[in-house]
Amino acid sequence: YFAGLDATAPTNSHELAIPNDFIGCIIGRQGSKINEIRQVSGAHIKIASATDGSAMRQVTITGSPASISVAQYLINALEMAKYTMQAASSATPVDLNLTFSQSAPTASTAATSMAVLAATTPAPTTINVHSPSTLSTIQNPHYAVPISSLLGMKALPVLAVHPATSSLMQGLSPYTAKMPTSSIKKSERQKFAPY
DNA sequence: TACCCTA
Repeated sequence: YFAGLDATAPTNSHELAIPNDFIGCIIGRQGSKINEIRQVSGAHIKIASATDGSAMRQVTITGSPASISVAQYLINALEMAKYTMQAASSATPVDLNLTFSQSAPTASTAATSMAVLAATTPAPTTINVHSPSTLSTIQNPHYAVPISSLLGMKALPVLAVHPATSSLMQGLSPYTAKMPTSSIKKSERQKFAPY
């Protein structure tokens, strides 16, 4: 008997709208990125066809809460990476300089996106990390795929923010141990030091 | 800049 397996691994679904400009980088070439997200998260991800009159693509994520959380995070991270790239390339420093005239624009932009990501990540209360099924899911071999290659950037400080993904990092510990910890620059560490 | 997957 696998009593309680279905009860502790409910199938939820979450829908979100992604702008057409961002959906490309989320899907990737021949769907490489979205397929990797599907494999890593273990969630069913449905991306609707382009809707006329709307600049959005409807994305439906289905699976266990943990799977949805991982998929959601990866999509958000890719979207944020795209957003920060656009923000960095756009040479229009606007009202932010009024409040932070002394700080560098790039630093404030990065810190803001971190805060945005932390705010947009789903509520931690929906995920019961201590349930046995969730733990076995996290220790699934699928999670051995290095996520950093997916994101194409060093997102380790952001990963630490998300509770679900921080427990995910336990499963990734053999990989994170091999990762150069010194890649976190001192300037970034100063950025997040509250004192 | 765009990447167009799976169902």
